[in-house]
Amino acid sequence: MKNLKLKSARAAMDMSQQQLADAVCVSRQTINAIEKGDYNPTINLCISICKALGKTLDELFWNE
Amino acid sequence: MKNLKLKSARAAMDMSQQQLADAVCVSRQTINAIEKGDYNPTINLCISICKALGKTLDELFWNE
DNA sequence: ACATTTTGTCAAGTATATTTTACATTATAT
DNA sequence: ATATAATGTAAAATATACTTGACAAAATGT
Repeated sequence: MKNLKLKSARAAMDMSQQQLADAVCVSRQTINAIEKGDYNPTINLCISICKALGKTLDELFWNE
Repeated sequence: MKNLKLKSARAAMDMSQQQLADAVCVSRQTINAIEKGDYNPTINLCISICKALGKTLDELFWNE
């Protein structure tokens, strides 16, 4: 399932997938795949993404 | 760094590493390594662990 | 309409999470 | 003191997260 919370948090920071990828030191394809929802990132990457976007794990990666 | 929040949440449920491993379908060594803190589990495994222990991601895997 | 940036996607390779087997140590109970 | 359960740790194999390079489609700006 798509991660729309991530997508909208990124939009709120006015960052492209590429900019977020650079900020957390992964490839753009990795960010794209996470937003698209077809895979399973590591917790350290999730934490880096949260910090780059000013959110917590529960806000971006916890459902219900 | 060790994950003591995980270790104590597991203790609070009176589960062994083996029992938690079975509950989330991984090996005991994987649980042990996560508690010991020397690696980087996937977010789906973290979420499974949280659900098995009645906690959220922020409660078990977010620092500060 | 054109140029440029952003996003979606694919295939092949590399890095690393996780498993399996195995053994030693520490705790708990009888 | 002895048995049993629980934990710590290690090496080799397997599964999968992530990269690199590349191309097309969609969005945005002029």
